[in-house]
Amino acid sequence: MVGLHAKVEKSLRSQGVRYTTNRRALIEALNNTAGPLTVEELYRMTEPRIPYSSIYRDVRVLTDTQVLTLHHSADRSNRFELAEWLSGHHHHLVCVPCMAISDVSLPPDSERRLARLAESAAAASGYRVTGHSLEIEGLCPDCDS
Amino acid sequence: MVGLHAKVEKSLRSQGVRYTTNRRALIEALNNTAGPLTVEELYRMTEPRIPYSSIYRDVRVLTDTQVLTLHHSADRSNRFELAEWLSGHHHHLVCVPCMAISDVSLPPDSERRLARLAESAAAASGYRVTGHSLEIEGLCPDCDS
DNA sequence: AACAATTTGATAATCATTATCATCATATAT
DNA sequence: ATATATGATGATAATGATTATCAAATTGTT
Repeated sequence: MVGLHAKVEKSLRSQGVRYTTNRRALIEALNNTAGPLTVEELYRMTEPRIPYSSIYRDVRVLTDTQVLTLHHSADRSNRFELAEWLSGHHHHLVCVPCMAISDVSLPPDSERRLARLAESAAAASGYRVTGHSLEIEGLCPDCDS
Repeated sequence: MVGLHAKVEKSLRSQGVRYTTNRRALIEALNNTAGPLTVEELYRMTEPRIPYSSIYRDVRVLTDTQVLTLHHSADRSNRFELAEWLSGHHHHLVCVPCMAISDVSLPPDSERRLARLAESAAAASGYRVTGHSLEIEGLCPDCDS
């Protein structure tokens, strides 16, 4: 069982990209959070502060190298998260009032059913399905009370 | 069975908003397309041309009044579509290479199963679920060949 | 240590989107 | 119908997020 940073480093090196302190800090911040983060949140969460220009460049590099994936949320903000091969397959729970997003995993049988369901829904259109992602909207306990 | 424009007009009027020629043209363009559209696509699809400043203002007004909903796609572009109460509940089929997005509906029993699945996935987190949306990724017949 | 390649941070440039405002169109009241 | 009020339009300017630039610093390699 290899650690996260080792996996990331190996992947980046194989692509001729260095795993620097800044990038490690960004990955660390994402790994400590149960949901995708905005550039601004990454800025606030890293210590010492990484300038915005560097964060923007790094999340782009990390996205281009498949270490991160970009996620667009309903408040028009871009958020980044660890790619599926690093964090495991999961879905999102979105709180509509407060816009918080948290990861949620389905039990294996539900996940299988969902995958089959996606397959058959796409069948008529002639698509070849490569993935799926479920977004569940609602109110978090805080907003619901 | 009341027409789309009549429904939209009634809703807008009740909110003190006028259903003008420009807005009607935007709704018409969206209704003639099986998927969400960008501002640029709306610009190209309407005749005579509506200036960007007006399109931006109108899609905002229409979104604020619940006639449209905003959708963020993986190419970082914002797309608009008719709200669910006008177009019916549906999901999205996204072609990863060419970024085309088309609507897809599930058969009623699949839809029920999906809704139940979303419910139970959220249960542990204490969320109150109000909706869900499935995005199916893949390759459209064109990109697959 | 010397060299090559990549990264960094400061800054400027770009792009999509939003705000402003004078003019125009539509609705309502007289 | 005409007057008046309200909302909409389109041209343009302003904003804000993101990306590009580039000299200096860092890291990896010989």
